This record gives sequence, structure tokens and C-alpha cells, in this order.
Amino acid sequence: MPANTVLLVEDETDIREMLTFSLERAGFDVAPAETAERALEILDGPPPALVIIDWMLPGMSGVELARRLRRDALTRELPLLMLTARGEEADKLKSFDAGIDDYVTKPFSPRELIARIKALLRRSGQPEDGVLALGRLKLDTRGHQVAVDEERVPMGPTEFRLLELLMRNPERAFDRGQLLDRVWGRNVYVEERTVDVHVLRLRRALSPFGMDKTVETVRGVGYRLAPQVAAG
Amino acid sequence: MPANTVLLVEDETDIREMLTFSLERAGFDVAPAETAERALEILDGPPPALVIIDWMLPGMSGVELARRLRRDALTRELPLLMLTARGEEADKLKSFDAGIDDYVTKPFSPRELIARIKALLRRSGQPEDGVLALGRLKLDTRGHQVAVDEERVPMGPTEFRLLELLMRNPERAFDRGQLLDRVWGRNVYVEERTVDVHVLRLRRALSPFGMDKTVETVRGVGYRLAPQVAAG
DNA sequence: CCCCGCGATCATCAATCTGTCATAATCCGC
DNA sequence: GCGGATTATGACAGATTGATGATCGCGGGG
Repeated sequence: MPANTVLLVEDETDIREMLTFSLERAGFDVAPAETAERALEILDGPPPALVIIDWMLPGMSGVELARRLRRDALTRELPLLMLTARGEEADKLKSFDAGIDDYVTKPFSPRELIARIKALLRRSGQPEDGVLALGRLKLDTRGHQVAVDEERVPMGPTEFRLLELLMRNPERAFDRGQLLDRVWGRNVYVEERTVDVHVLRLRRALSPFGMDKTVETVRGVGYRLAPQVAAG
Repeated sequence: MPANTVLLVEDETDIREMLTFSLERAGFDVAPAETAERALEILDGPPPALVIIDWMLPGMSGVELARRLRRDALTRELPLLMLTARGEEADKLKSFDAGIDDYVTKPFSPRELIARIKALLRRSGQPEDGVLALGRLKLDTRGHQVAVDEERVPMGPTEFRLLELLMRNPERAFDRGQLLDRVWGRNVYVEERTVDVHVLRLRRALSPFGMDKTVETVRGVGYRLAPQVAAG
């Protein structure tokens, strides 16, 4: 799932399609889900940048879904935006208790929704223009391109997502399990050692630019982005 | 077991799960145990940051478990928080007598519980996570790295854990047995002298930065962080 | 139908880390 | 200063863990 993806959980077809249209026009990729259950399935794959949840959902409610996401280490840090209908304001409190970051009351203007989404993403440290820059490294999440000093760095899709995760969390070490969960998605069964191979490929891709030390090994733990890259 | 793990001893499934959820949302890792016996097993491994005990437990009671923890040198300093039901207020006295640091009466709000937990941890001087800083020394638990004045200090995994323990407990001297228990984990058979070697290795790692006196020998006892480092 | 890019594994090699010893150095009380 | 006790060090051999190159398969074009 592209990193600029918004997971949209909304059961009413027309609203869902309207939002999908608006969001895509605003430059987001949209993963639509009719139910909370479906949303959870999607979240077994690589995580989106943000989740929009309708308060009222058939089956598992939006609030319950929110709680679930907050319970899970993998989704805990995802920005959550909830859609509520008028008259449900009384429940806002409960909503925030479930860990909601923001809410929008229906009916709402797409303009307002987009604005709040961007605010949330900004707050959670996502670049608005889709370009992550760290020192000489630039990663364009929309164009799926990496560059060092404006020069293009060719690499495979998995290496790209791996680098993206690391650049979003510089200085932080991930163990192989976390990397598998967040880059591959946790529904896939893959050997932990496979991570090593992709790290190797990523390093190789960066090495012609003298950036092969960018991804560091943390022995006994996993990998992380080199601090000097993060600092620069 | 991560350093900010909470051991939760509660037999009622729904309460246990609710608390697990709340605690995890608050950023703690949770080790759930249904019984006191199970809790003791868990405590054979690396120790949690805090223990929450339900007053009423099948088999060994919560109070008895608390007494045991207070008797064992290894767990004596763990913050203990007890959950009591209304009507058991009369027993509070007994509870504190058993070495409980704080208690919460059911029904309670997760908010209150979290607040008390954080207060307890603050009180016991254990940062919840992130960067431990002591003088020129910085240890980043998230990124798994140590720095002196921003300059990186390479060291092995065991040395890292050893330094982490010492930095979390400045001013305090540990004997070799305690170090083995808390850094290596209990029920691991290792010679006590091995600790010396790892202390040596840690000192060596720090010595290029003039910080080799950071870890002091307490003759006849064990080791501790040098007071001047702890103070700075 | 074959070629090719990409991804997952495996086997193997290399780099580090670990726990123990043996031995030297220190410390302490006398 | 002596002698025993305690700690510091250097050296090792084995065990872990990570790096690397090669292989096998899959699925999408051509």
C-alpha cells in the first residue's frame, strides 16, 4: 500500500465514493473499506498514512475499530479521523477516549475534511508534498523515487518501502519482526532472514552514491538509519 | 521483556483485557497473568517496570503475592499497585502493610489508573522510554545506541543492557547476582565472574571518551555508576 | 511460450559476541 | 610489608548473528 494512502472506512456507498473522489483529487491514494472487519484485513498489509472511520458502521462500530487500532502496536500511531453525524456530538468524548485524533461532523465539506487530514498528517510528521528529505537523501513517496543529490537511485519496490519506513523514523532501530510487519504487512509469512537480503539490496542500491552506510546494523536487534544521515 | 513492561495480575478476563488495552494505549507493554503463580513464573525473566495486582485472586492471594515480591531481593524494589473492590477498604491498611505503593478501588477509570502508574514510575525514577541522559552520557533505548557528547559509543548488546540498567539506577550499587538477574535474566546459568568481564568491556567502550571511570567497582559488593556521572 | 524483474530462501562465509580460564594487579586488615 | 581475598585483563574456543551469492518460482509482458 502506497504510503500516501488513506484508509477510508465508510459503509454508505455514495458517501464513500464521494470521499474517494475528493481525496484522490487532493492527491491521496484511497483504500476504501465498507466495514471495520474489512478495514482490519487491509491493515494486515502495509499500513496507510491515516485512517478515516465512520462512527456508525454495521457490525463492529467505528469506536470499537478505533479502540482496536489503538490496542495494536502496529497501528497505534496511525492518525485517526472520525466521521460523526449531528446529534452524536454527545459521544465525542467517548470518541476521543478511544484515541481519535480529530473528528468531522456530517454533513461536512470535502474542503474541510481535506484540510483536517492535511493538518493531521502534518502533525504526525508526514511531508505534505510527499518528499521525505534527510541529508543528501530524498525520497518521493508519490513518485516512488529516491534521489541522492538530485541523482536518481534505482531500487526495487520492497527496498523503497523499507527505506521509506526508515526515513520516517530516523534514529530508531527496528527489529526484523517490526520491519516485516510494517514493510511487508503481517499477513504474509516470510522468513525473518529475508529482511537481511532486502537490506543488502538497499545498501547496494545506495552504495554507488557513497551512501551504503546509511542503513546500519544493530546487532542482536535489527537495523536503523544511520544517525549522521538523520542529522544531516 | 522491554523496560517499560507492566506485569498485570488479574484473574477476571474482561477486566484483564480492558486494562491491557488501556495500558497499551498509554504506551506500556503488558505482561498479563491470570494467577499469582503465573506471575511468579514471568518474574523469573527480566523484571517489569511495575506490577499491578488484583486483591482477589484464586490460589495465592494478591496480598500474599505482594509479600513474596517484597521478600525477594530481586523484586523488592518493584513498584506495586493493587486493585481493590469497594468494601475492601478496611483492608487497605493490610495492603499497604504488604508493601503496596498505591491502590485503586474498583470501579476505576483507566485514566486514573494510568495517572497513578505514571506517578509511581516517576517516583521510582524510571523513564518510560526514549533517551536516558546522565551528564555527557546519552542512552537511546529506542534507537539502541549510546553517545557521549553526541559522539557514538560502540558496544555490544550485553554491555548496552548493562549500561541501561546502571543508568536507570544511578547511585545504586548492584552485586553480581543482581546484575546477572536483571541483565542476563534469571534462570540463566552464568558464572558471576562473567559480570566482571562485561563491566570491563563496557569500560573499554567508554574509555576513548574519557568516561572509563563511569562504572565504579564497589569492592566486596559489585558495581555502580560513578556518583559524579549520576549527579551530572 | 519464453524472457525478465522481483522476491523469498538457502547454504556458506565472515564478523561479533560470549562465557571461562589463567594470571596479573589491587586492596585490606593485620 | 604480608598474605589472602577480590578484581582487572588478556586470550580463547565456541556460539550467534549478519552478509553475501546463488537458486528457484512466480507473474507480467513481449
